[in-house]
Amino acid sequence: MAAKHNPRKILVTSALPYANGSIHLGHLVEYIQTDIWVRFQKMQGHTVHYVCADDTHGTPIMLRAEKEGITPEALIANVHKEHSADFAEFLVAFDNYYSTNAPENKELSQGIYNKLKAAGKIATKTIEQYYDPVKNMFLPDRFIKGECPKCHAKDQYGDSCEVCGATYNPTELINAYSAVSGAAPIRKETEHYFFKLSECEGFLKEWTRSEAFDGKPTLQGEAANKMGEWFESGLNDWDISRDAPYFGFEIPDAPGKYFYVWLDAPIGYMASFKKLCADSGLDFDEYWNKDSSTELYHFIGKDILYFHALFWPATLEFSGYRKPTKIFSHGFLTVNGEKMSKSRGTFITARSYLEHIKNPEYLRYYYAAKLNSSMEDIDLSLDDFVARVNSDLVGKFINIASRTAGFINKRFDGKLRSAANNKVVAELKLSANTIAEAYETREYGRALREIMRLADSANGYVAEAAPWVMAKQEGQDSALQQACSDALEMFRLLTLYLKPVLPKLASDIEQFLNIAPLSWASVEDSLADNHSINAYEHLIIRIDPKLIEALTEANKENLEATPQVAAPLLEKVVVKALAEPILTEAEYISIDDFTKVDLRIAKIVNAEHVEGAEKLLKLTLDIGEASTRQVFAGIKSAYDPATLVGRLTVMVANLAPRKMKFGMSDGMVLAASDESGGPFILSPDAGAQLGMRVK
RNA sequence: GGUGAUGUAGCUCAGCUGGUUAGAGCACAGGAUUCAUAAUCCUGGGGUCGAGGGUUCAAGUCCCUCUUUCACCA
Repeated sequence: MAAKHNPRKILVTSALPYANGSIHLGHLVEYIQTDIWVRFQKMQGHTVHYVCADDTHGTPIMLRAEKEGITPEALIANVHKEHSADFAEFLVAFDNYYSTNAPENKELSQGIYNKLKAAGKIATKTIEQYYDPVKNMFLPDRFIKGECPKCHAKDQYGDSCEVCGATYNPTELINAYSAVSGAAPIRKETEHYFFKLSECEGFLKEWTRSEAFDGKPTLQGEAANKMGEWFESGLNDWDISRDAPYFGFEIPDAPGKYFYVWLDAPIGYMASFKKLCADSGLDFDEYWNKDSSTELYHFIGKDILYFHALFWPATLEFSGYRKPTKIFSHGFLTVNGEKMSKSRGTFITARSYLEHIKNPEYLRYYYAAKLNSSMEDIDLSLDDFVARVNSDLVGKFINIASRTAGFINKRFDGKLRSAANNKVVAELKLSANTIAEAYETREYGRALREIMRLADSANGYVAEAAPWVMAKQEGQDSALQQACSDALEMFRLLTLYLKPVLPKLASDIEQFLNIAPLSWASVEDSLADNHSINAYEHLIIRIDPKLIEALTEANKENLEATPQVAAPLLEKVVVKALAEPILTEAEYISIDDFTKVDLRIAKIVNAEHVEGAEKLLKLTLDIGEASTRQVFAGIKSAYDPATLVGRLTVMVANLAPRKMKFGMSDGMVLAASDESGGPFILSPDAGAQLGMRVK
């Protein structure tokens, strides 16, 4: 591969995870893919820097912090700690994992803005936007809900309907309401700042079809096609400002205006690297100057191609920086062939995987076996995962050491003979370039297929040599020692090939083989005559399928804590109702009996755990009276208080107040339950206002 | 709705610019072996390559229509 430097100087990034949630198995596809590539390049002897950061700005972070009663800074600090731990345990080895809410990022973002402005690429325009009159803030589309204008599904977002798939403007929603306060939003004018993307079309058309220094396209073919589609519909200017209140960086010459999170997020790549430079003495400019001859690669998901292949290169171009060498986008993760789902227990967080399955390298191996250079989605088939890991890693790969090391240790005091003349060893070495090429081009599946083919050859060699036969024959000692040494040399080579994927296991094996850390150049080495290995101990254990069951079960329980999908629950209730007649005629009540019960729409303005109570949550409910009601509800088992705040439900308003151990309970919240699940609290349809009578 | 992808053995996937009887791993069946974490080796069964039409001497591979699943629509 023709590189401008030798060794090459490479800066690699993965997309910045949003600091609003936990890392899950879908995220990990990207970080594992990137980390394998980085480790491979480092093994090649290149100079590689891998940086990333939490993406910390925007309305959702601001609102979540508010809901949790902490500052956004405290929220993102907590999340940063959690994310860092998850990545470290999955052996994703960033050289720096930073935050977009950092001084370097503020400086770079404002600097880039100023340069874009000087280049005449910034414009202002007065636009009309939805505004929440209760909360006193402008509302992003995602925070406006209402009835779909096409299919009339309730509670749809402002940009598209999840039921019928229609897209529209928030203005078209029927009975729109703010997802923040529940109030009806009003239209309000505001001045916004725009990046004149429309003027960048010529540059972008050329760039998206350009080639990198190695003659390979900057974008994958599918990605370039996708760009073509966007060019056809024409590029609009990009709205890069948001009004206060907003958690982010203020625009230098525009008080009360903040950079839209997507402006400063990719700049976070630069900021993270800048911090790395300050800590390690690297030269930032060498990597980011307009004419830099270093390489810059962004690994991203296909969903954010738009930002990375249009906005980002244009931003860099017109603020005087270098552009990415290549952008590598990957597909999404499905589990068992379907979208990750909380109800099926396949929405699995990184933490939950670690708690149940423990070994992160199983997942790294499985993802690698599935990954290629395209944007296709990849499937985590849980049955296949167990079969593949157990068969490939334990049955084929580790088995080679497991079946031969015993002879070396017991019969030859751990001493080896040189494997220089073995034909299978030579065959293994011959594949080094093929495998390297596959890693380089992100065809990890191809690399692993080749490696497993070689592992099969190694096992075939052992079966043919039959050391256990020689062990029983007189005068076959040296042949026995030779055969086992040869097999262990094959094992060393396979370990080297697998090292980008399985760094921890490789390091354990290096210890067992008593050798220095393997690099790609170690292909040419071999275990020498009289080299001593250490005693063999099991290096990896098989995955017990029961662990997978426990994992999905555990993640199903999470669903009941935060119900999000109404349909299956509803179905359950209906089926139950039909199956079981509710009462006999003698037990009917009159309409008058019913109207005695004063049911009201209540807004949950606060929800919290009650110290010492196993089942109760303390709810503060607003039904439009002068003061709020305090109610204790036995729903702790199914709800996280944070997810309740802000939603509407139904309460019995005229139930006699009752003194409970933890205080007065002034009313009752309605919820459904039976032995199959629950409790599930009720929600009114959109449009219901707090205080309304239910009758 | 528009656009880009996608649909190959029971499962998970390879099949490059069209060219011999469509491949692998797992699973399954039979045999061998017992060094090894019920690991390994050999043999075998199993596919009208989403459907239909077309181009071609020749199509899983190119074109058209329909259809499945996924994503994006700033």
